[in-house]
Amino acid sequence: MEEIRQFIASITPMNDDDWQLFSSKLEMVNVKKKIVLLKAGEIENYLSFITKGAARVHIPLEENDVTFGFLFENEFVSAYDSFLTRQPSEYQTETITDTTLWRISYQDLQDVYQNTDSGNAIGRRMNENMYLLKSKRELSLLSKSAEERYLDLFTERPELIKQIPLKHIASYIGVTPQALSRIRRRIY
Amino acid sequence: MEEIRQFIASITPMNDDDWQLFSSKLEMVNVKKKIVLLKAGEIENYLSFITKGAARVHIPLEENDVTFGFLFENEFVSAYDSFLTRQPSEYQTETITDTTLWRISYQDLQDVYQNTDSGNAIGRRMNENMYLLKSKRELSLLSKSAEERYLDLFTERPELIKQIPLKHIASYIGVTPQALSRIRRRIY
DNA sequence: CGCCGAGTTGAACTGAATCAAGAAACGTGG
DNA sequence: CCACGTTTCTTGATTCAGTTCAACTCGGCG
Repeated sequence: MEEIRQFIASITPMNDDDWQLFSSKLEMVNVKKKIVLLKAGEIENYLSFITKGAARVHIPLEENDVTFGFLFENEFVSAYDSFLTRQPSEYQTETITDTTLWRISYQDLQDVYQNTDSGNAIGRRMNENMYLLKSKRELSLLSKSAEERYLDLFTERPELIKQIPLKHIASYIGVTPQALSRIRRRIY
Repeated sequence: MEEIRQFIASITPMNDDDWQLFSSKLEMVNVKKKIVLLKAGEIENYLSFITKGAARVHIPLEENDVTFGFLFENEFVSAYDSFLTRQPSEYQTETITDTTLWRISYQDLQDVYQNTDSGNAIGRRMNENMYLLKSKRELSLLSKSAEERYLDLFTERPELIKQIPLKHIASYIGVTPQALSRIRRRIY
């Protein structure tokens, strides 16, 4: 749980009382690898902080699903659109490896927002960061080639390339596994 | 200025004192059409609410620039990445038509966040909405064709198709003007 | 051991980019 | 208000990146 406090402190200070309330709402969950956390079509009820392991957010399709993100230690995993809008999620979330999560429910988070001074400040900062991530992704999708996106991923997250099946990386970059296989060959 | 209060009230209530502080920071600006509000490479210092007119956010390039969004009345225009990070903006913002803006500076907004109860709550909600918009765009870019994106735009914003040059729409959809011209011909 | 999912490779096809040229619309100054 | 020049849009021909379909290899694990 200390990781979470650290993470929050790195965004904005939170006083002890507020931390008390917030942390009382957190629930620890251990999940095996390749387990679906949220099925597409359901409403996301949790925002989960990963303290160990890794997860993936995607839209499952018969052939070649579409991957929206990989999440690792000290990051949040959630079908956050659905969490915010309370509408059925287009996305599915699942673990990649055995994973430990600390999660808070939608209602509990609303309570924290309403009853703490720092909650909204942290929430605002966190949402700003979420925005920045998506914004960067938009830029990448609109103005870079698949090959450039692969190389970017390679430099930003070298560990990811090794741990995660090529087909998932391909679907994150926005191409088929075959195309990524060829891009790879071209590069080396 | 009443539009802005309405807009904020539609997100989350703001008490009179907080509104007093916030509105005292707002500055009205009238700008002619096709005027650059923020040049790419500069640091964005304003978050601007449009009460009349329209604007565009893009990356200017020799041939075919890349468009990230069109903003109309009751929406905010800003190179928001740069505004948040205080780093030089990759994006440029400019008016499309004669436009009236109410803007707040970065420092003034931080003051509002620090000195009001409702500021962070509204900021959080606004940033959630910003996130949702970008998230929707990511989904569209990854899982739809250029033609589908054009048709989506057509149903969501019929007025836009008429008012805005095809080449800007093309660069928003992520294709060249030639390609969009052909998509159009195919459809009708 | 056998099977199955993951990755690779090939061949044919497709949507969009690029290069190029001409037509239409637009706005600005005389 | 017209004439000119510039931008915007269209159309054609060629090229290219990536898709699709298909076959084959490899490695793990049940």
